[in-house]
Amino acid sequence: MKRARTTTISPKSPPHPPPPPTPPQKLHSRRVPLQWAPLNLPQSELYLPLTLPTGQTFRWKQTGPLQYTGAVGPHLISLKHHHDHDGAVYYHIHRTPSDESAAMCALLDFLNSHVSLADLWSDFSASDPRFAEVARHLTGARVLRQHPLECLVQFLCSSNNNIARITKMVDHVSRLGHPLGSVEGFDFHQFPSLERLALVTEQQLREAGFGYRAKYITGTVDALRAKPGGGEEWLASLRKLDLEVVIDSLCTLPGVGPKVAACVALFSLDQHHAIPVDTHVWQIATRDLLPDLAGARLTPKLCSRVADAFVSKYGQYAGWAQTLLFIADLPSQKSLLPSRDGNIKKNKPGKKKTTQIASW
DNA sequence: CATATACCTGAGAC
DNA sequence: AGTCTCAGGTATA
Repeated sequence: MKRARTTTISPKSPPHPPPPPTPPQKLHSRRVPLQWAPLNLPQSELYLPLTLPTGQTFRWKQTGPLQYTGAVGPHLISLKHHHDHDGAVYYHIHRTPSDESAAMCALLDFLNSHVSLADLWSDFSASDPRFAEVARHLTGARVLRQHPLECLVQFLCSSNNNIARITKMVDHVSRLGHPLGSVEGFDFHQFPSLERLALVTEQQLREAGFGYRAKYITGTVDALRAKPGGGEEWLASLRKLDLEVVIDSLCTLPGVGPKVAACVALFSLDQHHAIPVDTHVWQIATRDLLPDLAGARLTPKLCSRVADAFVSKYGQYAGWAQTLLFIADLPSQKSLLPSRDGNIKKNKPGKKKTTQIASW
């Protein structure tokens, strides 16, 4: 039978607790089917499995079929596709300190909802047949607009690391923030402020398994706190600056190199033409964009050449194009796509991915 | 500038 | 079981 899913707000409530005489949280009643409201975004403009679990954020959890839950600032929100209505996106606000419309507003901002994916992809497809082919199979992959500090810390954790451990580390840091409740067994927290982050020591992070990234986090937190006016404001101020300045500024922080800087710029600082060039994108680029460089090693200089090539080809929103091409190259997606030579993709024995990046 | 190497950890592949 | 390699990099020499 199909039942609407239920949620509990208090952390760690036993399976069937007798209802307390006076519930601590009266915001939501317990064990009531969630109320879902339409988000006014068709599946073609937002397809959750291609947007939330594909490496932009590690803080959203799958809490049901085509359903994901995460924090947007202080708001705890679930999103899901409706089986009917062409798979349109619906939302449920589990908890918000203000009101529904404020949460909704924050959510639309988080989703960059003012950007029309249809327009973008039509442009990309016009300038690149391969993009057109890929896009036909993978519609609705958006670039998010995350909170800068939250985005930065997540990608500090990502260096030379795998998805499973990154997620674990991000979960650990997140627990420093204000708890927002639990959904389907996952505990959610507001991302900790700079002040909260400053309470944890490098040694504590190392003991928690962060390895050498422990000092990246404490070092960056310290550097941000030293900024006049506060680090969060400093980060936010980067949104109005040019990409080169943004990248250079971010790279002054310990643990932030070109790749992490580009991720933060693209996924949180409105730098829609930032191109995070990692080993993966390097493969894509030398295959499709700069075949001459195939076989070369990725140096900082070549890194910016790749970025330039993407921008030349796709323009002001090149980062959005790059994001889709990146997703298309994920092992979890390749099986859904026709391969270049037209054959059905079978896993190559040579290079195995041990980490499943996303599965659905 | 380009190249090489260390850096933490833990999950797979031999 | 004990190695080895690799994972969406960065900081140094």
